[in-house]
Amino acid sequence: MNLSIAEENYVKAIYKLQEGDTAVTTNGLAYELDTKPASVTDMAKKLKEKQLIDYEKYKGITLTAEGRKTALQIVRRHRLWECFLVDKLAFSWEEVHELAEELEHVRSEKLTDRLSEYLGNPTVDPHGDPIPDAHGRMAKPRPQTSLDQANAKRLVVTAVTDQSVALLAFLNAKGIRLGTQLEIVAHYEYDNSIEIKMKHQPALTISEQVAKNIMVRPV
Amino acid sequence: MNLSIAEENYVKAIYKLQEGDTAVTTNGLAYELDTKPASVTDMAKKLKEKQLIDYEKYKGITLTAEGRKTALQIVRRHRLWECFLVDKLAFSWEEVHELAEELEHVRSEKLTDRLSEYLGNPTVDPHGDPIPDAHGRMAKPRPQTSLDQANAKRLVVTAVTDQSVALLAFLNAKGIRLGTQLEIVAHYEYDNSIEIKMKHQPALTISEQVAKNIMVRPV
DNA sequence: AATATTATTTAGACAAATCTAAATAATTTT
DNA sequence: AAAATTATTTAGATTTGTCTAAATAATATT
Ligand SMILES: [Mn+2]
Ligand SMILES: [Mn+2]
Ligand SMILES: [Mn+2]
Ligand SMILES: [Mn+2]
Repeated sequence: MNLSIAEENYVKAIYKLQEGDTAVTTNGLAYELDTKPASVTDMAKKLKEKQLIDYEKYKGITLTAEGRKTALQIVRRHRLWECFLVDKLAFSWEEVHELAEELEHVRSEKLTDRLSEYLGNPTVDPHGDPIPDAHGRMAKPRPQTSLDQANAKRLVVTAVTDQSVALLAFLNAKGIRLGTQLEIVAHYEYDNSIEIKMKHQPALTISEQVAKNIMVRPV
Repeated sequence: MNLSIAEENYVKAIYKLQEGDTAVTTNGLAYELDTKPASVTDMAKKLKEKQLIDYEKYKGITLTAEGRKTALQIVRRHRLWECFLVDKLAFSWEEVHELAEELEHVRSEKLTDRLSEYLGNPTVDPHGDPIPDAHGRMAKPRPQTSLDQANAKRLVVTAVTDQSVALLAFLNAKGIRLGTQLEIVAHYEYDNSIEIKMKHQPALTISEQVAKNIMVRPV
């Protein structure tokens, strides 16, 4: 199936928004893609025609098996390019999403597979998100919780859920990255802020909002 | 200036066809871009509006200084990606043009410059074409002639002018690549074919058409 | 149940990039 | 210089992806 860049972006966004079997809404998709609901309705008709989504008027959107497969290929390319930019070209994790958003549309299985191999077949991207393999399979992520819900004291950072430049740059400033080990020193009930301590660093208090977006597991 | 992919492809094609001050013709450009003359006329009006080309009805097309600068940036990206694909991902020289045709449209100076640095700031691409630097300057190529015009006997291959998959695959099969050293053993007047000899190889006769497209200089 | 609000779709428009067919200009041949 | 040929442009359509404004459906509130 030959998809336009716009179609690919829609398929990927639907994949991102579709948790389990919940149908994706017109408005939700419009917001995610920074476009208008009317445009989403138009595109939904096209993607249904191409059998990438199930769609009935007023009933929301879900990917077909074919659509899911397509989405996983795009996600694979996106995350591999992010790895390339960070690992090989020394970009910082907050800079790579935008570039990968374009690079992901170069459709060549050979290129994708060679790139993966060149990078050592990585299984997670620079934000801790899993990378589908050539068959669309992802390693099921090891159990992780958001930092605000963690009960163990000694933790390691495994992913970041909000990947806005603002949060990623904040974490850079505080020296928090994937693999960073930390201990929870205190919970403050007043605003649910959390005091953490990293090795060789003074303790640090982070807001609930930040804590919610840092994924961790016990070390 | 924000250009579409189509506009970038036009600017690059105009740059390629414009030798010195000769204006590029509507038909020539249509042929190069595998499109119709009517489409070229339409685009010429747009590119003139954007001040990337000089264009008057029936008078042909030439790049402005701004257009030339833009073209050189695209060419730079194209050739750097070709280097990446060959040097890092082990693609063969006949496979990379098509992929670079897409990768060249990811517009990021930072990406381009980092890529260049990562590759060791190469000055020629896998086909022997010079790579513009960040300022659009190209090393003036060392003097070279096509193999059918060479008079010295001991030669080294410096570039290939016809970059069709057919010719590049043929040269692969015969073991001829950039840097290959060879001697001219004989010229056959009948069909202007040339017998050449590479070290540790049996002699080999190549057609005039092939010889015309191999650039060499004395070793 | 009626009303208000929100979500979604439809109708109609527009810009970009392309095309075909017809018109016109430039060039070459006779 | 007239006729024939070739090159280029124009006119009018089409496809893709988007938009705004209006209509309709679904949901929430009173
Ligand atoms: Mn994208
Ligand atoms: Mn990512
Ligand atoms: Mn291109
Ligand atoms: Mn090249």
